[in-house]
Amino acid sequence: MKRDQALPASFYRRPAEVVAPDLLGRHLVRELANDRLVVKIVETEAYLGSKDPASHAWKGRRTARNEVLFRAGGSIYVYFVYGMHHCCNVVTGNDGEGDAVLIRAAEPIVGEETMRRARRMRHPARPGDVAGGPAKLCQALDIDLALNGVRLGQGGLQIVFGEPPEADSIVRGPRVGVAYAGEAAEWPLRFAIGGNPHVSRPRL
DNA sequence: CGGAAGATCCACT
DNA sequence: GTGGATCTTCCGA
Repeated sequence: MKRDQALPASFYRRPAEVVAPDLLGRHLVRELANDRLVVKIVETEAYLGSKDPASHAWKGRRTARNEVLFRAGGSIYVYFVYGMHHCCNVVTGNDGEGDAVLIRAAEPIVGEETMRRARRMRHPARPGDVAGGPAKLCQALDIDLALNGVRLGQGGLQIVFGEPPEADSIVRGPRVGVAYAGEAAEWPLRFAIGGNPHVSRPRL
């Protein structure tokens, strides 16, 4: 079925603000040793590379941590924050630009039991407790720094066609947690599927 | 070489 | 609604 076909490399070679809404509804497939997990992406944020004060690629500054960001689209950029959490991005655009899309939230489709176990929760109080946040998603899907720099389709991570939503059901607003970025904090680069209960807070 | 801050989450009030 | 956990990364001195 088309919905299980990998997105082509050309999909990622576009600006982050174009790829971010287009990733909504896509299925993220995680192959583990003993499990195959599938989630539907319901929330993303675009980071506009060297011209974005909120991006790790701001001013084109390269460090050991963000090197992967400057590749051409199609790689995974994972980083570690707050001493205990990971966040997962898809690198987009062309070589040297630094564009990326942060995967903020997803809805479990296959393997929710395994995800709950990875999250150490028996009964999620609410749907979004499983993968409804960037760090929750990484914990649920066992994504950590070992996947940094891996290309989609390798390392047990792939994104397939999935079930993209109607354009008019997509909502957008300011990004989360980037108050330090001045005017850029208000750029409406956060995208979500309107009304989906797995979208993180604050609700759009 | 030190210190400050971070694309977060959870428990508690 | 607030604060604590916990540690890597980066920049300035």
